[in-house]
Amino acid sequence: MTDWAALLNPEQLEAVTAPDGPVLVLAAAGTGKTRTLTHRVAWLMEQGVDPRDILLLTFTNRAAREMLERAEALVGPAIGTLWSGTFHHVCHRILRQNAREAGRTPSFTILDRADALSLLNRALKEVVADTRHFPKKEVLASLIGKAANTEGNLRQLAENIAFEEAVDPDKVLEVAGRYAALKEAANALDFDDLLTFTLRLFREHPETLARYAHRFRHVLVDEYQDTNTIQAQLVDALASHHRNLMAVGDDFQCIYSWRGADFRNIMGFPERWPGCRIVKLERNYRSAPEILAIANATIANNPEQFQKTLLPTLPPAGRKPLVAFLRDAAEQNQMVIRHIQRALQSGYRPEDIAVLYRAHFHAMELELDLRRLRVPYTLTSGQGLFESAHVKDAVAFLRLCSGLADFFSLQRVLGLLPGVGPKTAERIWAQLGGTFDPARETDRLGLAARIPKKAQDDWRALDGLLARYRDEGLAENGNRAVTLFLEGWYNAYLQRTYDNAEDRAEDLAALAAQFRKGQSVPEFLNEVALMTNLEAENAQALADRPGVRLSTVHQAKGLEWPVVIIIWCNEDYFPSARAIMEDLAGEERRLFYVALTRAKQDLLLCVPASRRVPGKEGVQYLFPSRFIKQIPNDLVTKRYGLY
DNA sequence: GTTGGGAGAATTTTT
DNA sequence: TTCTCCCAAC
Repeated sequence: MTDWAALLNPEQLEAVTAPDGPVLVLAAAGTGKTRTLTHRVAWLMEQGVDPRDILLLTFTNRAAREMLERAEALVGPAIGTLWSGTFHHVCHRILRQNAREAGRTPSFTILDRADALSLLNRALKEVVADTRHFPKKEVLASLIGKAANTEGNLRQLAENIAFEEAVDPDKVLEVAGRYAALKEAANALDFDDLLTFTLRLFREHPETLARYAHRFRHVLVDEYQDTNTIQAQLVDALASHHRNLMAVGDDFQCIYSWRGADFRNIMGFPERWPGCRIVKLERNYRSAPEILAIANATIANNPEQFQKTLLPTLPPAGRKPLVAFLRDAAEQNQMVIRHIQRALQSGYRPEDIAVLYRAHFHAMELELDLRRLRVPYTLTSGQGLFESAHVKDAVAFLRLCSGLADFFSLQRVLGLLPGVGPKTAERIWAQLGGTFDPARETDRLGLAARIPKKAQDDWRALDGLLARYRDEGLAENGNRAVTLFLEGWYNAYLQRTYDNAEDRAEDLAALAAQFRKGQSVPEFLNEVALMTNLEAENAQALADRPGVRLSTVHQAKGLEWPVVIIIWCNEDYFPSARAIMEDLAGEERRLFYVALTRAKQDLLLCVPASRRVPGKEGVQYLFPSRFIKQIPNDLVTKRYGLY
């Protein structure tokens, strides 16, 4: 028997060993949230619960993986049979098992953001004659997505938005309807559909829901504050039979409301689950008291939150967080670099240091200077590996190879050929009868016969690769399949098309490395749309890439560093201009709070006074962020100019 | 129908 | 600065 009391503090212990029934764990930043969840899994297993009957839901791929790794360290390989993953992953899995009831065939495709946008654009052009006087596809997408994620009324949302020109809400509805029809015709689902279709499946087929609800004796949810209406209902449904639900979250850290997340879900939990046990984790094991003090002061300005206070457990660091007022971006960069160098001199490693910012492009200037001065750094860019054109090309080709071709992948591959564009691809797909499987000789001959003359040579090469894929059994060797595509044809295409062909070829090598041991190509293809750039950085790769970490605050959630530097603490930057316009300062403050609480010992906040606007004359003058001004004077050290 | 050039816009956060 | 859209020439 494990001595749980020796491993955990009293509140953690209470949560971990809670008896059956609903439990809400309010876990402030750095209070051992992940530790509590993973120990809960281990404790349940020690009580004799089969891991196959446990469902563990997270929001990001990284959190899912970390959770699994840490639980495995506790209980060993038996953990492999636990159901765990992001909401999207788990819904995806359920939908594959019940595709027909949900209104698709089992081989349905998941549209990533770009595919979804282009399909929506098509719907838009079909419905609206003059698209110049109509919201653009991105705006429509966010409108439709918001309606889906909040179960909101699209018509009302469209009416409420103050467009410069009058927009007919009926037209918006019509576009949305057309978009849904196109997805159905293509046997495809977008990200939001994964959630909404699963919920609808549960509602329309109670017997299907019952199968899962009976199976999952325990449901555990991480980051509950970030659930949207749909996700909260999915959780409620899945836990409805055994009523063993543990939701862990921190309303202070709800930073995804643009995706429909509503921290009121966590506030409403006790009403939806009457008699639930509530455990508060407030003892912080991460940050020095000086850092917790400004975090507490910052969040106190959000009146609508559950007030709770981070209690320090670490000894004082001996210095307050530093706020540096700088002249401009150049001086800010100098400050950052000097601070990094000082930290390195006092014994920190580059990996102990992170620079955080609100939006990816805020890091551009700093990146140049770091490179120039040869300070090692790693940056997770906004453009994900799986969103880049060349990686999508390779993935599309793998779809053709493995008989999982859909319209999108065929169009993508054919579009690479000279003289073939969207229309030709569409025509060929129709002539093939909306299916293509290279295992059937007739399909391959039929496709080859329809390729225009100009593209025949290229197609012969690709067709040869299709044959080799089959003959060499590459369905079980995705790594080799990608390499073959690159070397057999695509590299030549890259070189005649792009000036950065080498970089792109390297990305394909990275793609090839993504195949896990024993993972077949079809398995990989099923989930590839749900992978993100962070997925590309598995824990090992991250540890192997040393250097100062540059990251957005969103991507830094759940992580920690001894030294944290936050740049561009200015109005219109942090909080962002858009958030101010849309009156989302509360959310931005929570985001700022997340940024502050990443720091363990040393925190630097940079406030430049101006910025050169790229491409324009002169400078833009900046005001210090309201979040800086609201910090009580005695909690920070202020400095004007460089060290 | 495709492709390339050129002008123009824009640039949050994630599954 | 990089992507995106639009238009005109093959």
